[in-house]
Amino acid sequence: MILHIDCNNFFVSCELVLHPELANKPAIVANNNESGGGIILALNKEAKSIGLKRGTPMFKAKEIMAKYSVTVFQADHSMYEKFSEQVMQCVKDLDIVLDFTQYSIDEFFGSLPIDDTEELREFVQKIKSHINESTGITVSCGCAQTYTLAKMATHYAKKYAGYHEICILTPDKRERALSLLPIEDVWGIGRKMRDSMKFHGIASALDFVSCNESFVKRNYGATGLNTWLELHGTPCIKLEHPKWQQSISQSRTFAYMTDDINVLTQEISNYASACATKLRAQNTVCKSVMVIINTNRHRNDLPQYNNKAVIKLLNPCNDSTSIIKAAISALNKIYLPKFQYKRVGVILSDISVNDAIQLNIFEPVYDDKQNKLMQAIDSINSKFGKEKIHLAVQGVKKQGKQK
DNA sequence: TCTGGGGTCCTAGGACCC
DNA sequence: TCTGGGGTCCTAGGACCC
Repeated sequence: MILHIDCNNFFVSCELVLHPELANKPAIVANNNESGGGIILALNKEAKSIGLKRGTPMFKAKEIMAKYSVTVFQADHSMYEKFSEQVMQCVKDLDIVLDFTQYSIDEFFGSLPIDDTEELREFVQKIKSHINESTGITVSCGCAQTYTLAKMATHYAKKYAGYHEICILTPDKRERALSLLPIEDVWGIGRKMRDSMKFHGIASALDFVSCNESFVKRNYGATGLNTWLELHGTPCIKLEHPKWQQSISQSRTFAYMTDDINVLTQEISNYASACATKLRAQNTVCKSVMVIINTNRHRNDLPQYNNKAVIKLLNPCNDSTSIIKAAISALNKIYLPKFQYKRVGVILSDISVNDAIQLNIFEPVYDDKQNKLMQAIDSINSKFGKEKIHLAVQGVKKQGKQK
């Protein structure tokens, strides 16, 4: 059986492990974009019960948060990563789960070679308790024949208190479980497919499973067919991650708007530098550097402009200098002075492992000095904090508020 | 005051070749 | 320069995920 583990209200749970005195009081985690104008990323059940929802902009939630004295944490992703690693490790230490894999920061899959339902339940309970004792995090667990069905089981484990956060979905219960699940709650069915399915009269997961295979393939492609097969109990999703990330990006929505090319250049340089650091950390190089720029999409009264440009590097590389240079030149290709920009970003792609570089014979090989310099910078920054050393174009300090 | 950020995979269509 | 089919590769954008 496939086992799916989902950490409950993960970001908030991590915060509350560190602040036990706030347990049982409403708390949320919000992303921080300087202005305090972000959105709600995670909530505990007390915060949900007073009507707050994930994705709500902070300014819309202010009143209700003040009324109920909701604690607001600023998202600290590196701290959540550490909790995630702890969960991963403590399950591995138990040595019960096969192929235990991290799917996202708060979700894991594995398999348990156990057929007896009661025995299975005992093992899952043991894993769940062990995670809670080792990390302070509570999790919900689902077991079924495929990844998609296991996700569905976890959905029920969370939804119905009677399950006590563990749902073992045996084949004999599959049909009933499918019939009670709205199609949009199926893993792999997003907005677009949902709308198309509603149009075709498909309302539940069971309705979808009852469609014939060629209809599914024709209308919903390979992805839709995979989901259909998985819901039938036929495993076909693969989870293996590539050895390294295929794209690395950083982007920010500013608290302000700006048309100042110098500000944008500085921001872009910082993002490019951060991306290059990540690129080096996984011992890879990239060939494409893309820059995106956006105006404020919520301001219908202002002219809108969204664009992007890609610079192809002649030689794949990972040194900050070249990547920043490429990013700036991409920015200059698309920057138009008459717009107010709200968000910019850098995306590195065409990533490959560092020792398989195909050098362009017409370009001088970037020299070893550059490599050594980058290594020195990474090493100092990792010891003394991010961006203690940086290149001049990144600017001396973070851009403050602009009009 | 004013709505996030970081990923992966699939596919249609264009470029190019024979 | 046009005719034309078929194959492969590449890429941009769509859709989905947490």
